[in-house]
Order: sequence, then C-alpha cells, then structure tokens
Amino acid sequence: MTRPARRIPDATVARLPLYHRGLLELVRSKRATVSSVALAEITGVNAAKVRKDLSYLGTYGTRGVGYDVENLLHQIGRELGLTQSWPVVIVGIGNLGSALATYGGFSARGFRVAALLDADTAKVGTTVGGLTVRPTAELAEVVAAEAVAIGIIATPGQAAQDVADQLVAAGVRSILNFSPAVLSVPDDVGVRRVDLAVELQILSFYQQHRDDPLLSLATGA
Amino acid sequence: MTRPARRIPDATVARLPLYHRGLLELVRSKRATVSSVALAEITGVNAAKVRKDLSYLGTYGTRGVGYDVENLLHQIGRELGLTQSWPVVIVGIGNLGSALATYGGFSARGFRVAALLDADTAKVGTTVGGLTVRPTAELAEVVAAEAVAIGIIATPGQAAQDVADQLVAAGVRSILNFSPAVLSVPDDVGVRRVDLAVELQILSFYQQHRDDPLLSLATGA
DNA sequence: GTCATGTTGTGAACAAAAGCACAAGCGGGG
DNA sequence: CCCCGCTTGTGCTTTTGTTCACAACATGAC
Repeated sequence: MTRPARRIPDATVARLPLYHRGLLELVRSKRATVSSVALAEITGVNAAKVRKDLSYLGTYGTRGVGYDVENLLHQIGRELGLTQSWPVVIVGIGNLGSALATYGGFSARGFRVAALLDADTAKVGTTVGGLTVRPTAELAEVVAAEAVAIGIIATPGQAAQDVADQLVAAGVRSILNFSPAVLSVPDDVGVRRVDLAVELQILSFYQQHRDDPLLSLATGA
Repeated sequence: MTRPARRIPDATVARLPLYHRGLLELVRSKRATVSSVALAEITGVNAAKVRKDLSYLGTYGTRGVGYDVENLLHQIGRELGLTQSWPVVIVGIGNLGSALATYGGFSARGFRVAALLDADTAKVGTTVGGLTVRPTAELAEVVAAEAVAIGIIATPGQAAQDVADQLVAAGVRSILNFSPAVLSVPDDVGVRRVDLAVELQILSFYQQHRDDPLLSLATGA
C-alpha cells in the first residue's frame, strides 16, 4: 500500500492504458514475467520510456528478470482506478452511440454501461445492446441511482453543451465527448474529446508532407 | 504560394484541425475576421499558442485587426491537404464501422467514403450509408480504382494486423486504427490509433486522483 | 564462490512544447 | 498628421517530455 509520493506526468498517464492492455494479453498467454524491452515492443513505446513510466508507480521490477506480469497489471490497474468497474452513461444513441453501447471491450477494461439516454422519443424504449433507451430527462435520476461518474456524449454538436451541463449538474465529473463541439465545464470536471475527422486530418497532413523535406511522422503506432 | 520553409511542430499539427473546425463555424456565422483571443476561446486553446501555431503557416494576420476568416480557413485547409477530398476505405463493418460509414461529418471536413469492406460473407452485399459492403478480397482493386490513400480499420483486434498488411500492400500510406491492436507497418506508413477504452481509462485516472494532493487535470477541453 | 549475462532504475543531457511579455504595426478619430 | 487602442508575431524563459548510458542488482552456470 505504499503510495508513490511522486506526481505522475500527464504523458505517462496517457501511456498507462497502453501498458495495461499489453499486460492483459500477456496474462492471457500465460507469460509470468516481461522485460521492459518486450513490453516496449508490444506497445510500440521506447523501452527506456517504459521503464521510466513504470518507475513513477513504484519499484515493481526485478533487475535481471523483468516485471511480474500479474502484479504489474494489478498495480497499473490500481493507479488507473480500475479496481472497481466504473458505471458510465451514454447520451445520444445514434450510430456512434449504438456502436459504443454494443462495444464488447469495455467490461474487460474496467467499465460498465449503466444506461443509454436519448432525447428522441422515437428511440426511447428501443433496446440496444441489451439495454433499453431512456429519455434524457431521466439523466439525473440514473446518475444518482447508479453512482455514475463518467458520461459519454455521442450527440450532434448542437446538443453537446446542453447535455454536458446536465451531466455536470447531475454530479458527473468526467466526460468523454465524441461530438465536435468544444465543451465548457467547471474546472473540476475532466473532459476528453475524440473527433474522428480530426484524426483523419492529422493523417492527411503527414500524408501530404510525406515526401517533403524533413518529414517526421508522429506515428501513434 | 510562398511555402513556409519552417517545419511545423507535431503539437501544432494536432491543433490545426481544431482551428479548421472553429473557422468553419465562423464562416457559417458570417464572421469576416477573428482575433487570436476569440479563436482561442472557441477552440479551448491558449491565445499565445494560437498565434504561434498560425505563425508557422505564414503571416496571415493583420495587427490591430486579426485574421481574415476565409483566408485563414483556406490556408489551414491547404496545409492539411484538404484542397481535395480524400477517398477513404473502411474495413470492418460492425457497429463501429457502420457508425463511421454513416457519419455525416466527413464530407464537410475533406473526406469521402469510397468503399466499405468486410470479411464476413453475411455482411457482404448489404447496404450501409448508401454503399454496398464488398468482400475484403476486393481491397486492392478498390484502392487502385479510387486512388485511396487512407484506410480505416474497424475490425476486431485479431484481424487488424492482417488488414493493415493488405492495405499497405495495396498502396495505402495512412491508417486510422480503431482496433486495440498495435500495428506494425513500414516506416513510410502513418498510423494513428483511437482506442475508446484508453480514453475512458485516462479519464478514470484523473477522476480518481481528483481529490489527491497536486492534481493537474489534462483537460482536452 | 565467482563470473557472465540480463535487466532494472535513474541521473544527466537533450529536445520539444508552453507561456510570458512586449516591440512592431495597423487603423480609426480628431 | 498624430495619437491611441488593439492585435499580431516572436524572443526568451520555464516547464515538460524523451533518450542515453550506466551503476546496481538478480540469477544461473560452473
């Protein structure tokens, strides 16, 4: 239970989920230990960076041997707060919302879809991924009942700020925003935005400049 | 046509699409000019950073006035390679692939879905978003016929590397990977990965550490 | 016990990004 | 024609992140 006093750099935090996933696969394939080099290969990260990242969590490796897969997975999971399965709500059950609702990967990675909400009365009552779509008006109720801490916004851009306000009012403190809108929320609410077109545009930039002098491709590998 | 000799930093490249989108909205609302402070507010980026980013593209602002919205949009679009509409193929027409195929935002942002492919014979022949799903075997053919430069992988993790290999063999040089797999591709192929669970896990970390001493939330705003 | 091999953890050098602060320049009012 | 208010563009400083290189330590062979 020795909690590391050091603050973990943002860049490291962003990579911990990568290691977490890599380790999940190693557990599945019954590997007992893993070296920083091997984990680096699996995750596409430089080995020195792997070691430095892991060292922020504590001293879990053994020189000459590597890291115990099970233990490291547990430690990273604990640091990421995945000892519990977080309930999440998805607001906006269009194509993307439905895709998220039926995405199988969440449960293995520490999340549970607690409810689906949509403003469209035509969608309310339909079943998606085993859950019945409920009206957005019930948001506060659901959040309270299930102790939801994370909200996913998959609505069109115009509705996004409104939904965000409702989520915040209901007590949600982390929001994953798939709409292209930039949300304004109180300081103590965390927001991450995923914009599909943005990703394509970044690819497009490097594609176009590939043959320019001085290329330097930011491969997210 | 004066091409800026300076290399554009990766961090700046990642923000250009943000500015691009903000400017699109400004054009729609008939704004003629915009200051760095205003654009900063819209995009959730620091104003000094906006100015520095834009200065890498060239000198398009006017002191005391701001930036001409139309012109700046055009310049950023050109830099991102959006003067043409890039044809993309989507491989893996499950829930996510379907969501992407029907996502309306692409065309306005410089992309066109040229074809949908899936290995599952049950899906082949069905229509999604106005396009007929074709067998993966036709990948090379489609890529050649439509001069596709960007591939989107929305398959399960096990199939991802295989699909990536086929895309690369067919001549695709940019890949957007939604599967959790880490792809290995030649150096001259650009890959970006979007993993939904990863985003949630990052949120989870900050959520859990919110009340810790020394919080510092990386708000992607 | 000693040595060879493998691997971690980290100090230090280097590189990239962020942010401040202000000179330079534009434009409108009088 | 001059002044004042506004806004850009950028030099400089600080912060953050990456990478190298190696001492410290574990293990197994002999």
